[in-house]
Amino acid sequence: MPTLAAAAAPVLAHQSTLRESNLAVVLRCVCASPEPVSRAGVASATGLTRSTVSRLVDELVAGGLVDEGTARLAGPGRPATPLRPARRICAVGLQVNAAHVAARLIDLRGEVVAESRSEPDLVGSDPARALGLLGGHLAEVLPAAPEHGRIVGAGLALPGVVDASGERLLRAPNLDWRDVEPVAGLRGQLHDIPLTLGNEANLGAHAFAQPAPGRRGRSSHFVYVSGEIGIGGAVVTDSLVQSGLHGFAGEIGHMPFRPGGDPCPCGSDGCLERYAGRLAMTRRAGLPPSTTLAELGQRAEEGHAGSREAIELAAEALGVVLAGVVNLLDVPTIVLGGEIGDLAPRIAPVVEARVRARVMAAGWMPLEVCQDPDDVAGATGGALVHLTQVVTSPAVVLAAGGGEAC
Amino acid sequence: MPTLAAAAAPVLAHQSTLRESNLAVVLRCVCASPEPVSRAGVASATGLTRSTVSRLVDELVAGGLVDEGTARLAGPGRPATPLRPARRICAVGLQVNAAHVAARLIDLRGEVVAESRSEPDLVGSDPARALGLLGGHLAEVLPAAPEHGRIVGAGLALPGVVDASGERLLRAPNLDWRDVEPVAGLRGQLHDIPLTLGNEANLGAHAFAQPAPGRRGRSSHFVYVSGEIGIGGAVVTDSLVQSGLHGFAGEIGHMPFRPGGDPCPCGSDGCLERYAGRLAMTRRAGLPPSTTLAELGQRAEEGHAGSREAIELAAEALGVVLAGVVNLLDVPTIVLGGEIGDLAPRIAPVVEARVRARVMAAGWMPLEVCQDPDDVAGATGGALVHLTQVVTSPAVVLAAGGGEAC
DNA sequence: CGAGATAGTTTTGGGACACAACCAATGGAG
DNA sequence: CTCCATTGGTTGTGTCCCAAAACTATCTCG
Repeated sequence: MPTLAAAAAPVLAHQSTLRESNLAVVLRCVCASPEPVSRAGVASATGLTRSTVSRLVDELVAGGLVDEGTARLAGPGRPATPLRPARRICAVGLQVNAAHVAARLIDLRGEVVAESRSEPDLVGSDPARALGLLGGHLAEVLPAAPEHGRIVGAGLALPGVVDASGERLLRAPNLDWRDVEPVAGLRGQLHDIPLTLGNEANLGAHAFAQPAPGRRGRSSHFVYVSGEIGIGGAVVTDSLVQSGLHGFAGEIGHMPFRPGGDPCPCGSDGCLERYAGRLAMTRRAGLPPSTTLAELGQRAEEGHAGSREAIELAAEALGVVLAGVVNLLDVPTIVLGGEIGDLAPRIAPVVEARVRARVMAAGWMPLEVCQDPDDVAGATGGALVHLTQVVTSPAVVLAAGGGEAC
Repeated sequence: MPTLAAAAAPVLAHQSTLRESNLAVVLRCVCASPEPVSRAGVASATGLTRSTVSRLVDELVAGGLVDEGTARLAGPGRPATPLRPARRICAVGLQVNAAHVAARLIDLRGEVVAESRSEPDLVGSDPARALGLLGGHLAEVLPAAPEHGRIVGAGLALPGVVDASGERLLRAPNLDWRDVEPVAGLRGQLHDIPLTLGNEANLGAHAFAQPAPGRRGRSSHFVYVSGEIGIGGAVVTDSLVQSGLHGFAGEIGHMPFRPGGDPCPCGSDGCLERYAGRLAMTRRAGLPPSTTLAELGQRAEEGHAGSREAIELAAEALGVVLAGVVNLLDVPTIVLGGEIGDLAPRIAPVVEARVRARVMAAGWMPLEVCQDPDDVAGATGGALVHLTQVVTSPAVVLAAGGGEAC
């Protein structure tokens, strides 16, 4: 059946492409399963023959991408050797935003091997100072890498616009940074580990879409709202983050809620961020700007009228804007992440009701508003992007000699 | 360099997959070029060897998907035999909306072989009557298929929500249709040609993204606005229409412009359509609802104050809403299609200025508002979807025996 | 303890592409 | 007009990769 989506451009295929593709199929199958699987299990899951799977798995084991367990999987018939993603393959996730600095080491199983973080106030900070802090956390985390391990990359999540090459931060309004290239500042700790930059919300969304390398999350089509001081966002379709032609996609905080309303530093007015961003909400509630959204929720709980009104207006604004997004993109799930996730138990039902009332196809589709519990989702996503890359193109890692120690 | 987009799931590959993939590569190369190409040209463009290309081309020629010309391509060295997409492969594009009924026959070169159309008023019409009209146009167009030709499919564009299977129209507010299955009504004319349904704006956007099968249009990332009585839309990223999880994506007409404003039959209020849809504009201008947008533009030209105001408000609304879309998705191009395209010369500069003023990354990205000149773009897209499918999976057509006459 | 079942390996075969040598046909230099 | 350089296209050989089937290994169940 012809569909609009079936038109992706094919790529030239050699025979080696075939092997690379099937290596990826096998590795993904191993990674996708939460339980260890056998060679035969991979074969029946993928449709490849047992002999082919065996050869590909041997190659992955030799390259250090897959671990063969010693215990056997019981059951009738010959017991199977369990296969799991290798622990020795790791990636680093880094995050700097106005309130967090964090470093995480995550392995190919998607497990957090080590973590180091702090909560300084970095509004209007000097990039060098922040990167110094980050370097400290990084240095704490790196030694946790397994012996003979290999760190395939590092991903740094930043609350701003990153250029397409993934090397330069163009602008981060809430940090008041412009044109920062963090690679240089971190080279000392990173040695030869490649560092890529990404927008915090985009990376958080990636982590929610694929909570472990090669594994699908609970939703494949969603819009992710990352609320901190401002509001970022990301659109995920078919488990892939839509980052746009230049990588600038996701500025949901600057979609219009009340055009002609509150002026916004972005140059526009009535932006969502002016109603549902932390700064706007605390100001409306009559609380100091350093108040966290969790505290704001607490105050509302206690009956503080200003806080209640601020939260109600924020939920209204989110509902209106997100309904527009759902109408435009047919995404049945809305994920609240970052600090605004802390308000989710309070506002999710309201947002959901508002959205449902304004969505054309609400009668034919499910709708759900949920929370991303990871409070450094950007860092998690930064590591997972590199690990997902390994699952997608295992041949690259194999060729690079998976045996290098770190 | 790891990117967010690189995570697409690989598919099991046999050796036959390899051949199918390379067949598609070769056919796409032939189709993508506006000029005839030689086997050697395909080889150098794709990276395949001349021998491999030769074998694949022979197969495509034998299957009737590619024509070998008799004239020779001049130049130094041995003259080449020119290759072109076969004329005998065709698809039918159909369209029904409130003001148009049309049928088009398009061949694998993307050329319109035959067309038949009428402009009845179908607001609140009986589906059977409209489908009867459509059947008439279809019957006029089918005999134009080349001798021994093969019609690979038919695509019907409708101004409403189509279910995921592409067989049922769930709701078309402007026609006042619900739960219509046009396949049955057209089976008489269609014989065994498979019919798929699609949203008019989605199909129009597809035609703009890929004006001929396998050929890329002037823009790969854009938002398409199809303005008729109401307003539909579509989002295209990387030359692919984003149709959403259930195929409902693109309801840009019901994104919020002034939440709390004009109530909309969709159940919401302040929707874009209430300010930039034809019905809303004519009412505001104080003209009869049957006034076309071209006429409205004419009246404004002549100094009619109501028309001017209506157009200004529509441009304002489009600017605000589209700026939000650009912020969300980082699409540098906005395409005005359908009837609202007739107003493009008048409103495009205003819309562009409004958008530019509200887009965060406007300083780092180009922005352009342009017009889709095709006034039955939905029909064109309906046919192109099927033809694009042939380019993407030529093996399917070859296996089905391309030799069947129609 | 043996039969059945399941896991994994080895062997053989076929399909597809790369490579290289070869044939074909034209334009241009002399 | 002849010859040669140049490019287009074909043919034959080798290599890579997967499928199919036969074979071995090891456990569970009766």
